[in-house]
Amino acid sequence: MTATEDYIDRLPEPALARPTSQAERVADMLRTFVIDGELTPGVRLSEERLSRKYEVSRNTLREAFRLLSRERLLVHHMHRGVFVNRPTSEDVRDLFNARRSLELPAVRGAADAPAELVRAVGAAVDEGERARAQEDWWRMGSANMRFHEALAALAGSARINEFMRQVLAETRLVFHVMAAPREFHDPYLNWNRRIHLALADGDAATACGELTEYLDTSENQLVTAFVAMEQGSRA
Amino acid sequence: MTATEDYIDRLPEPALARPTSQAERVADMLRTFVIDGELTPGVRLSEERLSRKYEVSRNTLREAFRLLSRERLLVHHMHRGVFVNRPTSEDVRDLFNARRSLELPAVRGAADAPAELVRAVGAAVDEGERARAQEDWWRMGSANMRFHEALAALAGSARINEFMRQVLAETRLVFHVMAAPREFHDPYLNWNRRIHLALADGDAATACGELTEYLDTSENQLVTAFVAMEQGSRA
DNA sequence: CATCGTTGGATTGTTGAACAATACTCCAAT
DNA sequence: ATTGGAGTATTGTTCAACAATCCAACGATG
Repeated sequence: MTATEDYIDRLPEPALARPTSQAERVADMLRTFVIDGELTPGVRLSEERLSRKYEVSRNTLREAFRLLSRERLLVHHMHRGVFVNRPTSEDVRDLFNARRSLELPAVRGAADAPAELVRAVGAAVDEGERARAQEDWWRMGSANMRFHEALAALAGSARINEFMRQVLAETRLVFHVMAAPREFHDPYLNWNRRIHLALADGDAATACGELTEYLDTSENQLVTAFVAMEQGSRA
Repeated sequence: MTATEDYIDRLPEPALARPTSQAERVADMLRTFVIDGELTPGVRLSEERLSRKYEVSRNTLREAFRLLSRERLLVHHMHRGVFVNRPTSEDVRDLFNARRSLELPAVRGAADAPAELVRAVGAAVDEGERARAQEDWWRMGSANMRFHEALAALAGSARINEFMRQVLAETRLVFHVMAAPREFHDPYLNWNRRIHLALADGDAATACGELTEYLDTSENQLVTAFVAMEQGSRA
């Protein structure tokens, strides 16, 4: 009962050291493959070959497939196998609608968000600018994702955060479908900076307006590119 | 190439007739069990006994477990088994924060939502009142869930809809933890009616204000009941 | 020529048994 | 009261087998 006994409360939470199952490890690996584009949309994932390659049983692999299907990174077609999800223009529209619902209110209510969360937004912008300086376009895209993740995080809900991560991961797939060039991300970085400045100033209204424009522009650009592509592949 | 050829486009989508795997069927069944409270929070789901009872192999059952774990209805503890999720007061707070993020903006932007979606909100209120007239408290709770689902649906995103369903399902668990009496749902029905009336009037601001109060009140009521219970069980 | 059976091969869906790895219980020892 | 150590029950994972289904190719039919 001495005062030295509650040292335990100050120790880090066990969440980090949590033991992971084989299925989760495989799922984590496949997830990065999909997000990084090593597995491109539309590809079929053979149970037999993957289980042999990564030395897990088919059953374990299938558990991993189930996890990733719920995240919409893979899609399961009965008796045909699992495929890397290939979003359509309809999906793009829905993804942006979801992002509007998540990001705009979070920004609008940023006034009562902890300053730490606002700083995270700025950090993502900084990281993006560093990546641009080094002409690392992939990292720039990642930083952009983190920027929007940080915006949604202003809402202060762990569940919203996770959902947002999922939505952004799916958005990555969209870019993989159409091999987005550098020009696709570049102009948005300055936009991000402006949004963060407005936020740091406490001017949520301006930030919200900028973000609205951002999302509209980005969606338009993507959707038009998409329908053009879809019509092309229909021939 | 005659005009009669595109009759196929007017046929219903194949989504309904989609063949389902055993694992999905088991997952669906377990999901209803959890939501209906036949499986109460905290109970462990034995792989061996369940697989024997429902005549599926352990492997298939585990696939179902993975699906439901991703939905937060079950939680997976390594080498200990899967349990029906038992939300904490912290979870309750987070769930309500998530609902605020989802419902409030949807209501605020209800002006440009299709009238059909607004009607769905009213239908849920009607259903709730019918249930109250028949003193069917369980159906009343379901109608309340559908009401809020309909609110979130005003945002017009399929992904938001699914996420909202998930959040509400988890909220059901909250009620199961504390065997909510009829009095818990009853006063909210009138509140729902007022919100819908304001919506139908096109007065989004009023609806939004009412909903804010609703959520604050409901969260407070639940959280205080929860912390009392948590402290009680700590003894 | 287009459409429709049929057939064979490949892949997934599911099972059951087996074994390893781990957590839990109980009891003894300090 | 805490620690240490069997023993047991349950999960984690693998493997091999078979059933169910899709798919592509072929040929038959009109």
